[in-house]
Amino acid sequence: MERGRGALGPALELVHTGRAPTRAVLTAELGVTRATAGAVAAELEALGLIEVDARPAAAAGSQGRPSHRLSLAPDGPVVLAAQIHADGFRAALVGLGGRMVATAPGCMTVPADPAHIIDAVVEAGAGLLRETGRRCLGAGLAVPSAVAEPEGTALNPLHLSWPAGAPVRELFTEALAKADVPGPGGAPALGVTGNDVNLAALAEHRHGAGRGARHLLCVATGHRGVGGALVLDGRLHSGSSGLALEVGHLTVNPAGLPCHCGSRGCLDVEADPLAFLTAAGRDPGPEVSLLQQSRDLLRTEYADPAVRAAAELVVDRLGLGLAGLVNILNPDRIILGGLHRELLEADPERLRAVVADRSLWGRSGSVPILSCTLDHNSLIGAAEAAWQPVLDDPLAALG
Amino acid sequence: MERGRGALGPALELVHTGRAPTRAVLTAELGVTRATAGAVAAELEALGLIEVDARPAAAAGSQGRPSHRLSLAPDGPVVLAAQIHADGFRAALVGLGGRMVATAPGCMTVPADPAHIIDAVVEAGAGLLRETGRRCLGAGLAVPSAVAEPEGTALNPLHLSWPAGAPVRELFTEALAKADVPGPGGAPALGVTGNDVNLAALAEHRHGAGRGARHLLCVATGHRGVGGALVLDGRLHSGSSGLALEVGHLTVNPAGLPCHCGSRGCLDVEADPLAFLTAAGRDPGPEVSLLQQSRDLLRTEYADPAVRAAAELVVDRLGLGLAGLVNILNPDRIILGGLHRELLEADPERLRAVVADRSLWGRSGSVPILSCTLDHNSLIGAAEAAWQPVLDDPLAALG
DNA sequence: GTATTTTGTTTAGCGTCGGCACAAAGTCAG
DNA sequence: CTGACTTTGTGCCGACGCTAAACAAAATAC
Repeated sequence: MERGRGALGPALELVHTGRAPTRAVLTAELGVTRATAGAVAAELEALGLIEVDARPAAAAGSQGRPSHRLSLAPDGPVVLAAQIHADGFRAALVGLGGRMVATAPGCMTVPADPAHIIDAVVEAGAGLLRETGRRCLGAGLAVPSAVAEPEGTALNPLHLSWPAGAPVRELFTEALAKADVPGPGGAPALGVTGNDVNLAALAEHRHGAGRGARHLLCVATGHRGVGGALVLDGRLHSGSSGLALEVGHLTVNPAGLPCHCGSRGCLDVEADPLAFLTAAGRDPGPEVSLLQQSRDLLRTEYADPAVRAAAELVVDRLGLGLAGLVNILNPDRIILGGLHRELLEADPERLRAVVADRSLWGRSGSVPILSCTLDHNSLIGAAEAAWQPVLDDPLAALG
Repeated sequence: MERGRGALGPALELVHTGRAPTRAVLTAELGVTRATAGAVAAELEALGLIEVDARPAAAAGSQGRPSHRLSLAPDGPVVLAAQIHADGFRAALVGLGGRMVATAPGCMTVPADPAHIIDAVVEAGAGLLRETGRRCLGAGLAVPSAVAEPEGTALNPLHLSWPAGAPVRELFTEALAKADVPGPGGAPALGVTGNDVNLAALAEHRHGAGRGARHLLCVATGHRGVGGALVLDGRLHSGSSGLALEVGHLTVNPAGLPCHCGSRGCLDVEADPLAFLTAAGRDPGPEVSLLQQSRDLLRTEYADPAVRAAAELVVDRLGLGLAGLVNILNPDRIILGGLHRELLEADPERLRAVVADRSLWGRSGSVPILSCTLDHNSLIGAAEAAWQPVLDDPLAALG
């Protein structure tokens, strides 16, 4: 009866990622007729997900009737996004298009017991839902640890002092049920849970520096160790059990520091904030986060030869690791986050030269290396993961 | 009018890979009704691709009406498969299901000029087509070099003494046109060309030891250097420009031999046949291939402590490389070919122990490591790549 | 003001698939 | 051997989701 049901999900994803600003573009991107695209847009509007603005959009120079503008409904449904990191947690409501609708002030409690902290972050998010009265369609959580699939357990929550193997997805889902947070179809939310760098990569791919990339590699370091993520054709690649892109144990300095993995000179211990501070001869203090200390040092004392030499050392190590990943994954774009982003911006040419020099064929060495561009990309990524069921089947999710 | 057009390709792939022995299984695998599955099977039979045998198939113990058997048509169309390696070339006709229908005797001419050798192998295949009178639907070529996409040039045909960057796909397509080899739809064949290890992985995934794996990693060494390949959800992952899984320059021995890439102790120079022969104190002779010499040594003199020690050394290096790949790719199965297969079979436990020890989480370390099981897997893989258009859209390809 | 271009909408029609009823072919129980 | 049961194959109908085509609308070009 109704037209345009099969294309509903793809159409929403196009508007969601900003690739379908008008009905005309939507028609072309979906590869359907104008009639179908019109019906799809009408259906999405009826569902309260998008808005159609009949006012023309300053058609610059183009002939013909101007196309109507498609935009995401500003008062549409949201998902609950949560992030736990070394220094605390943060909760937010995120709409389609990666728009942060409401944020709870980042809490700086040190996360001791997983159940306790997850309850707290969900309660903060549920409070935002009550305050704003927005409809909620799901919930996502980012944690600084590999998350095993399909169990949803945190395997190495190193800087959270959590037990290895903590059942984070289960705890998250239970907390959501306790706080009455609804998910797709009005049923209790499922509690999508993932590694923070993985989710950040997803967010950057959809709304940030990774837009349009086919094979996107992200590498970042925040506190201790180095994280990686890969987005292939728009889908996160997390391996057969969620453990892909654990890039921290690539050898980047054969004569380097011993690593707990049994080898020496792993990326984890050669290219994280602690490695940088140590190389610069600074004693890391306990007050501020290692990332913040490294960032301050890099920004304020880059003129100091010792600091500059330390930065170049870490850049060289990182470049070796990236080159190894390029040889294995052959991405068409690389995005760096955390300290790696700062190092890239301090001396972009050096990093690019090392990667190009050590990648096998000049061409794959010339892969663009960019800084991440989204604020709170792990949080937005958690929201993206929570949105996925809606993007896959809007009708079922809105039931 | 006709039912079951959308499912035609998936259905053919199921029969092709042996996952749909009967109409009943086909119905379940496709997730359609019996009526649709029946129409699909009838259509594929009318196209001459499969056969439906109404005779029951010894229904062991099961109740109800026995299902009709589905099988691939023995006299159906074929594709031309070609392989070029260090010692010569080989051509064959391959039907659906990876069945070798006809083979030209492997020619042992040393491949000097790419155009010349590609013309010769295509001519050998065209001869088989003339002899057998079979209908041809495409052609595939496997070469021992990375093949850049989308150009189709051989970037490192190291042991062929070809110029780097030889336009192999173009040469192959031209040779096919010269020999009047038809492709999908009767038009001149397109000349699908790929790296031999990549194509071998594809073949093993569909018809060999990789059947049923979601994320399949293949590693092999034949002559010099080490090749890798990854099959993700049934599709070859060759990266954004065909250069993925160039695994030869993973560092596996920090104090090892210098490598032309500028580093030391790369997998390429630490775990190939030459490395093994050298470690065993043997002087590689020029008569037989390095792989053959290694294989003979391993099989006949494994009792010799020096040989055994050399094997263990190479196994340890290989294990380190595999562990690194496991940490990055998190495959659910690994298949080894060439000398690596021999080493695995000589001492399966040692390799598995090294990989498990150096993989991050015990669980991903327990990934099964198997030998490849197909003869001529690169050749079959070239055929698989050539079959792909037919599997994607049988109607268009047979048009 | 008229022609042209491009977009949105309406209507008719058609292809593909699910649902259902029925027939066919085997097993199982007596 | 017979009848009940189970499972598979097929024909018919209708619904769903799309294309095609004609028409209407809104801008630019001349």
